[in-house]
Amino acid sequence: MLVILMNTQKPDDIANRIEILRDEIHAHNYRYHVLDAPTISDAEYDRLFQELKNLEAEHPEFQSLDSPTQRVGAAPKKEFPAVAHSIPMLSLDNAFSVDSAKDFDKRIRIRLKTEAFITYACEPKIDGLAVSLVYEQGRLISGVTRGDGVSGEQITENLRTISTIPLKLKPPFPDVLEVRGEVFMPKAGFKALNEKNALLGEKLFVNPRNAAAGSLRQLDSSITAKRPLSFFAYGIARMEGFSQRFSTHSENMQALKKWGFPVCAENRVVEGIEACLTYYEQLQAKREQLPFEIDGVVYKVDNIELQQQLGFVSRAPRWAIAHKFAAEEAFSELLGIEFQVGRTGTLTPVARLKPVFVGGATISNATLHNMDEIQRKDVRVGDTVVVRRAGDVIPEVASVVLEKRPSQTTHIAMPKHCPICHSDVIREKEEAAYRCMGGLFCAAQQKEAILHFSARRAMDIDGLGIKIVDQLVDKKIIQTVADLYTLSVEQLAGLERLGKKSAENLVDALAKSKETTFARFLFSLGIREVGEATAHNLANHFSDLQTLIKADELELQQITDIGPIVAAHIYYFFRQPHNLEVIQGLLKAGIHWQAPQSKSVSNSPLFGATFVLTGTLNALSREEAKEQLIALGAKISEAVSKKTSYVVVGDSPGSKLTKAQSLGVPILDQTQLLALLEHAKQAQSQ
DNA sequence: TTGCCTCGAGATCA
DNA sequence: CTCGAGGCAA
Repeated sequence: MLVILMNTQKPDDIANRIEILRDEIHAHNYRYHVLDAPTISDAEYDRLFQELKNLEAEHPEFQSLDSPTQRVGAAPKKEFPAVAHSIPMLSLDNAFSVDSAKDFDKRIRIRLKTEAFITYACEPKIDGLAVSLVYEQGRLISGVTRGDGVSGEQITENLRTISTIPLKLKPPFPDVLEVRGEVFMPKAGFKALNEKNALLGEKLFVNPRNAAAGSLRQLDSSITAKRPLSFFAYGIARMEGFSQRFSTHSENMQALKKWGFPVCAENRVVEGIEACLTYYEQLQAKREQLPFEIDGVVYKVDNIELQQQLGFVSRAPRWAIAHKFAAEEAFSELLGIEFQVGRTGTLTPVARLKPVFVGGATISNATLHNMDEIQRKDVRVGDTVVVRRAGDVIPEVASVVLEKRPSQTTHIAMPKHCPICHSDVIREKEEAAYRCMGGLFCAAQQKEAILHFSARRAMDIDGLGIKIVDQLVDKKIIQTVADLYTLSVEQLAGLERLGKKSAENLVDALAKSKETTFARFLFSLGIREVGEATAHNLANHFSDLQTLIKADELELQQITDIGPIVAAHIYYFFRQPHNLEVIQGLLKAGIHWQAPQSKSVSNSPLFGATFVLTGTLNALSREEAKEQLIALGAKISEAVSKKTSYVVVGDSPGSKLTKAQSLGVPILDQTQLLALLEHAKQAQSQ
């Protein structure tokens, strides 16, 4: 009946009906998923949903991305594009004890010069994945993972399928809103999912967090749609075009609620750190009963003006801290100790444990760091030990259960000779570390050096993993990184799990790697204390390799961030005949790089970057901005495209801003531009 | 450090 | 079907 009626309707009426249905379904979704208080039966809901689906199918011209029907997932993607966050996603400082939580409060009061109680917003720290959601004109247009904090992966399609994430905001809303929050899988959903998977004979997820992470990484969002994911908003990163301003974090959260976001019901606002600690106790007591997993609580200074006064320390705000619950612990047995030989020959003791499930993962290895650590804890092979996941992830042997010590235990001693190459093991004075003196004659060091050389950030040789390197070195086919370039398809194809095709790919990858940069090459050599940053500094300072090789320690120390120790390492490296031989071999194999062009410009971090300016600039004139950018090697372009590196936004920006946001191009305000210019000039002058 | 996903390719069996 | 590599998150 309904359908027949509709077919006779005019397009305007259909569009209206679709709009009404969408709004109604959005509202029911919100009441059901966020408020947990549905006002219609499931059957009625299904009927509305079906009607909308039918209408959309009959009239594809009215299809829209923010329709609730889109939650079922879109077509599989090839990959997730990388997108820069317009505001970095910072991490939180951790407090692992009541004392360090109190220190946090003390620091704040000293900085703010106040004796008064600080008002804190307290929230559970949900164990999930942080994401950033961008809304324009009230519509969800982008959702991005945290990534390294500066840029993450765009997973908008997957996030759309999460029923508690609003696709449309409830008015009145700001023109632009960027919301930060946590995606997680509720305990009940996790259990149900695993029960279903068990029945189907599919793989089980080990914990809710990993299940959530895995679900978001699906290229096919229709799979994500079937996973019981949920979301809590915990902050506003950006808000533009809104009449109201909020002065506290808790008001922000109220506003988020009004716009339709789920906000955790356990959030509280309290006075003073003691009240925070009480909140912590209370939450810990009901941790088991909570429908989702948490690993601590977060305290945030509620007043936004105070937050701004406090500012940031490197990658974390000074005004917030995560107070973690004590790490879960479990008993295990120390089966043995293995000494791992690193790239520089350092011997690290690693505990082999009877596998034990703790903190959401099965632990069978744990580093013991060094011999001092072993002695302090008096760990012996055969002991029963307490194992936990310290900090966030790294497993550690917390202590020994002396009462359970068997009569037969083996003391742990640093071997006198390298377990791999049998060279002498020597402790350098003033150092905790013991080193194998075998240098590059030690197979372990050879392997590590080769793996480092071929790593992505180094020479980027695809397809050369640990298993292949193991075979190549063990069979004495290669010893040094230079030997890599002598490998032939025939030699490689005989190896385990490496057929003709893989061998060809690897030889291709090797050939491709010959074209590189000076900085990459220097980093690849694996000189002690020379990481990516130092390699760049060296490459910028020295015009060619020969000059660097000849440089003495004093000259090396002239370079930024290179002191006497690093200078000595570099100097020593280039005095080893063996190292020079390897370098000769590499150059002979055809490794080459472009000599830096005009030095001052190519030094600039902005070299080759493309900028687009929009809106009125008042920090400096548009001409000045252009001039400075060009002087730093950047290009200015008029139109925003995928190739644009940054869009600089002044007052009352035009459509370029919207374009930039839809393409995920990083956006700078004037302050950020000034900071970037400053930074670039400094880097250039080095 | 572990767990997860994806891809390409090798191994295995029909 | 299984494995290795590579990327990502906490």
